[in-house]
Amino acid sequence: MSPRIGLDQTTILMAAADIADTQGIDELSLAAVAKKLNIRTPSLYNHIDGLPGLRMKLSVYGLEQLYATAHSAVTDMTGDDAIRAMSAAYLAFARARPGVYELTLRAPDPGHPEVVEAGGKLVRLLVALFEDYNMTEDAALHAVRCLRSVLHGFASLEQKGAFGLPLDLDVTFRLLVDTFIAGLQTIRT
Amino acid sequence: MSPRIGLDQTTILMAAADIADTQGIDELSLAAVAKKLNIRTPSLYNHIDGLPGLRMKLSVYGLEQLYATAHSAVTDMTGDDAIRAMSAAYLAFARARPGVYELTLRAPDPGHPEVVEAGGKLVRLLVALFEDYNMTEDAALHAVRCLRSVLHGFASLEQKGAFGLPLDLDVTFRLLVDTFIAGLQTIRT
DNA sequence: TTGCAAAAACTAATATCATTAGTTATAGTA
DNA sequence: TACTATAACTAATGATATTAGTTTTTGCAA
Repeated sequence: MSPRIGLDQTTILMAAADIADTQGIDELSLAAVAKKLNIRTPSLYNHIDGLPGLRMKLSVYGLEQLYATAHSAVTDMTGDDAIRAMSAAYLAFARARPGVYELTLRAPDPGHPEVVEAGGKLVRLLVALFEDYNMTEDAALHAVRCLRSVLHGFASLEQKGAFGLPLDLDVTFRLLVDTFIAGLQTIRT
Repeated sequence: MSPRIGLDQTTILMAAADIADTQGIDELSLAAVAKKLNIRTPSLYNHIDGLPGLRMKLSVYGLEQLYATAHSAVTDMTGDDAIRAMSAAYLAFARARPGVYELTLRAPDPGHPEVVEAGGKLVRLLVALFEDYNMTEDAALHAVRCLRSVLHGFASLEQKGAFGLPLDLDVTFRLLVDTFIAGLQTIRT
């Protein structure tokens, strides 16, 4: 009496996300997921396309989650406030779901339609942030790249434990965002 | 007639670095290194402490190389010029040695003495950049964290192919560094 | 010069993982 | 009620890291 236990892709993704968040991205294996779900490894193949497929789905899941939290954070906000709210939401997500966040940027094939679509939504949300700043279209796109660099750089270094000194990380992050906002007028043409 | 071929740790590290740079960090395995050197996998254990040991040594190697190129880039420079030179050297290294650069921040144990020492040298070089700006000591340390975030964020996203739009990356990077420099006065106290 | 000890490179063996092929039993449908 | 699709399984294969134990060479000491 083993077939039809009720396994589905969402269950698998949630288990995998939990492993990635708590044990680290390198510990995410099909064997670990199967063990957590009390099933045998090959059973996973009925719902996902191997380990690369699982990682791809997790990337999409993470991008959608990040979009959702960022979107609700910036609604009804404009200008510097919106940038600050976006930044706070971004970092909060990266901190709450370190494994999922990292997977977000490590899709096996970044060109996969689902990943491109999910990432595109997030980028469009970011582009909208700069509509209040009277920039040319290209300048806004450069600004988006800059903001993404700032946010990802901090989140990534913090996550890797690369900030060793005993100095308040939240203070650094606030200064980082303020510095970006203050310097933003540099990007115009 | 097999013992004493003349293998040593440096030879192994160079082969591993080349694999990481050309094939990607996920393709770096002891099997791949052994194949490239025409030896058997277990022979590597006479010179390195398994795959984690190899990755740790590569982290240190990368940090030292990055320090060397950054150091020579900023000598005799001060202020904004020094920050710009440092930024250019950092990105150039990340681009030239993508695998080694990535390993730099992914040491199996970031607390290992050798990694801490090599990373510390680099951080001290960065701290020196802000001596020209009349900041408090803490402010300078925050500034270093901000600059690292900016540089790593851009280098990392570029490397992962996360900047999809057809917009000149060098222009974005110049704007990013200029924005940081322009906003720097925000960090004072 | 000769002999010995350290160690380099090896073969063999084990364990873990991803993946595929093929089997069985269940759930939904005709 | 019977049949088909398929979920979950067992078995098997191949890649990898790692350890144990063997052989041979190098370098040093008597």
